[in-house]
Amino acid sequence: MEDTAPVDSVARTLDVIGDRWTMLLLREIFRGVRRFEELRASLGVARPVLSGRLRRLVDAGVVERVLYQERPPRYEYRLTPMGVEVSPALVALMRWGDRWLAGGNAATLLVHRACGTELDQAFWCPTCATTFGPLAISSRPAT
Amino acid sequence: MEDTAPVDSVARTLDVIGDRWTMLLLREIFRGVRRFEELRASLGVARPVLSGRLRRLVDAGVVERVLYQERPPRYEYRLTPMGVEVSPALVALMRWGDRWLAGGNAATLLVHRACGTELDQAFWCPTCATTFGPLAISSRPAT
DNA sequence: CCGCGCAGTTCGGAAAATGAACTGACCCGG
DNA sequence: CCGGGTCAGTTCATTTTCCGAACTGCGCGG
Repeated sequence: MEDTAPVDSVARTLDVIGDRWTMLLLREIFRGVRRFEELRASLGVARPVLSGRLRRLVDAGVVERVLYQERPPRYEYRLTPMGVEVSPALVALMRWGDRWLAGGNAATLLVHRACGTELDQAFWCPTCATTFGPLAISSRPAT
Repeated sequence: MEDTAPVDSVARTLDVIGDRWTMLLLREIFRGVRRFEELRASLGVARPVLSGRLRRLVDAGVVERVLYQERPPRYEYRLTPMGVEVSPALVALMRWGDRWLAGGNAATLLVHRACGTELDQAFWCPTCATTFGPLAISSRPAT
């Protein structure tokens, strides 16, 4: 007993965040929508679905439920650091949709906060100090 | 009639590739598993599900169905360029799982083909010529 | 005290996933 | 030429899951 995972990381990830509503939900929280009723309205999702998805995300530690008002108790949902790091996946999905399903027309631009330039998402080789695309990837089982 | 998309790219993307089996299926094809029976066995998925997912991916243009043997006709499934470009999303999911669900233990390493170095996935600013993480992203509606 | 807003839960019907069995074309051994 | 095996699916019946409409609970404002 030691290292945690014989099983596959993609499958485990999908068990936590791998469904349509969960992904959209996370994207919405990224945008700053945090409250139950706002989330429901902006996604058009059924309440029980939203409720269930939020619970799972909270249990998994991806979002946290924060009291923003006592009496009556009202909660909002915020991304934990674990949640914030879902963004590369969300960005990848968005860019793929922009390129292949929207004919290259992005509805939302993502920019580097520091300078306002539109950002790129890429693979980066620390040795070569270059970026590269999917075709230059190779894989190898871990030791 | 003009630009294609009032709707959201993430949602459209999820309609095409946003479910568990579809994602796992694409990952498997990336690994080089291409035939129906191999895919079924390596994922443990029920035949009708596999059959349905493959059909949708073919219809969407993400994979293509290629005859690899006549008599009896036998087909295999290959990624189109559109399919190859799903990899950033898959990589993002895998890395997130490695980091947050497997305690940092990756089962598979992804490396830069040219030099064998383990790759990083990052956001890249063409102006600043630097890589950066999720916290340095900002968003803006397209013009 | 009546209506409203918010954050959910309960409940019945519709849609999906599942495993087992079947089809159909072909190859091979006896 | 007959039986068994492979591969790529389809059909079918059953269970599981998802979803939407309606309801609850709590406090506020008038």
